Amino acid sequence: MRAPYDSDIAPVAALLADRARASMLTALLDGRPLSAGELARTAGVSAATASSHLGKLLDGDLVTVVRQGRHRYYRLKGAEVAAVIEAISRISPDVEVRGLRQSRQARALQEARTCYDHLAGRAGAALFEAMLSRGLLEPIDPSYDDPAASAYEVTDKGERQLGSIGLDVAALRRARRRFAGHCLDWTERRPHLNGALGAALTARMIEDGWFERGSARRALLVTEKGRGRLADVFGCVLG
Amino acid sequence: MRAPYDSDIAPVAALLADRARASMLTALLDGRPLSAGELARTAGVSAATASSHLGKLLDGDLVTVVRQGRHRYYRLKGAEVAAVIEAISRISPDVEVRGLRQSRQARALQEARTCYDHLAGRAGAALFEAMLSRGLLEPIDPSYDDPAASAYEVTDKGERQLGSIGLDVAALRRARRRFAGHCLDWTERRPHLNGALGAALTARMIEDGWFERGSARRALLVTEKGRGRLADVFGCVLG
DNA sequence: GGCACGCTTCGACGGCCGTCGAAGGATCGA
DNA sequence: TCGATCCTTCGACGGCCGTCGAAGCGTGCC
Repeated sequence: MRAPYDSDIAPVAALLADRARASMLTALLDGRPLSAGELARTAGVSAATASSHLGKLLDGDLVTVVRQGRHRYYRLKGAEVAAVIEAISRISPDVEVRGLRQSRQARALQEARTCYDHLAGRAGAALFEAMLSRGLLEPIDPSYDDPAASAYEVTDKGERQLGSIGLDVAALRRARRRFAGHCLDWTERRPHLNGALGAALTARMIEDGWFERGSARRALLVTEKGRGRLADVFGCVLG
Repeated sequence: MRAPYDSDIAPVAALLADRARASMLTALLDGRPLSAGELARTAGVSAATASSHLGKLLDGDLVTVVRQGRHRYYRLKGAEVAAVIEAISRISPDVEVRGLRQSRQARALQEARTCYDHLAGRAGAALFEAMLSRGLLEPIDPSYDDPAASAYEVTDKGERQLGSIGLDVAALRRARRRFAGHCLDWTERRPHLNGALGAALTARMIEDGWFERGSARRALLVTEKGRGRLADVFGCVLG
């Protein structure tokens, strides 16, 4: 019994039929947005080629894009797209068992990672929430519609607290870069701290041994010291 | 969270990325096997092109093939293949509403149709079963593994019964063609009568107005008369 | 303003693949 | 044995598409 109408599946299938595009889509499977450059590296092609591919995926409504500064972050368009990729994977030969290394890396990335130059992942979101609820940080314009417009201010209490770990907030205010805003963290669907403040705080924490750089590109690992200090200084408890 | 291993989905997707192959696979979605020629017509390509496509689908393990006489019947390899096609359909634009005409035809084909030159479909399977259970037909070699080797004999009772509707069974025995065997009917997953006997019986029933040829290629429609005669002569009741 | 960086557009190259007619093989019926 | 039917193989043609370097554009940082 055939359905009363058929779909033209060939054009969509053609988008999946290229190795480079297939790698990109597979990399996006977990829902985390990736920049065009990261996708190019994942697929092993030049930026020009990747751009062409991403344009086609956009036209085909398989991905969406969000501009954030100089970057463009791509995501799968929806669960139905992911379902297609998984269905095809089921009847495709496995290419290589990469062992536990990658899956452990993936889990680490969820826990903590850098987003451009500041802390993201579960730890980033938790720290941001803690700073707000402790009154170290105050929203000026917590616009969720346009994260680029968001703005925050450090309270007096916050300035003292941040000073205690070696951060010169006053100097950061004088920086040309936006002082403090938020990014939406797509894994967590929660915002994390951004801007000059976010970058400086992250750099300070790494410098001071709260986090260590992992083997994966953007991975960070919370140390025992970091876990304690985050709780003490910010009232931030990680799962 | 990414799976510990990935699949190479591009080659499979490439098989779906051609319009002709996509039509063929969609036509096979309901599980009914179709011959290479039927698939060529469905896709609107030449026999040569269709053969090339079917070879690729075979290599890619998306379909299986069964030889039956001069025909080669293709089927989807499994439910997982069907799942892929349906998943892609869900994110592909609908192409055209073909109205009720085609779906009514599909239903008619399920009810009764010709298989090469003899009766198939639900009616064919029902008739075959009735002839066996009434003792008009006797299995000599009811081999299900190899339908081509199957063989049946008409009993004395059967010969009288068939004679009563104008069939000369003795003459059919002298024909060079195989006397009686069975085909597996893929829609019904039940066998139906084959060979010289099957063809002659079918021709006689059409000639006598038990069935009428439908608009679709191989469709047959049971008439009221046919319904009554099938019950009277063979004890065969159609749903 | 100047530089660095990320991304896109352009143009050109190369290769893969869908298409068909003609010919060949297999099967069946007369 | 012969012709008809179904299907495959072969060879040739044509077009589409992935690829990259170079150049252009926008953004952010100093």
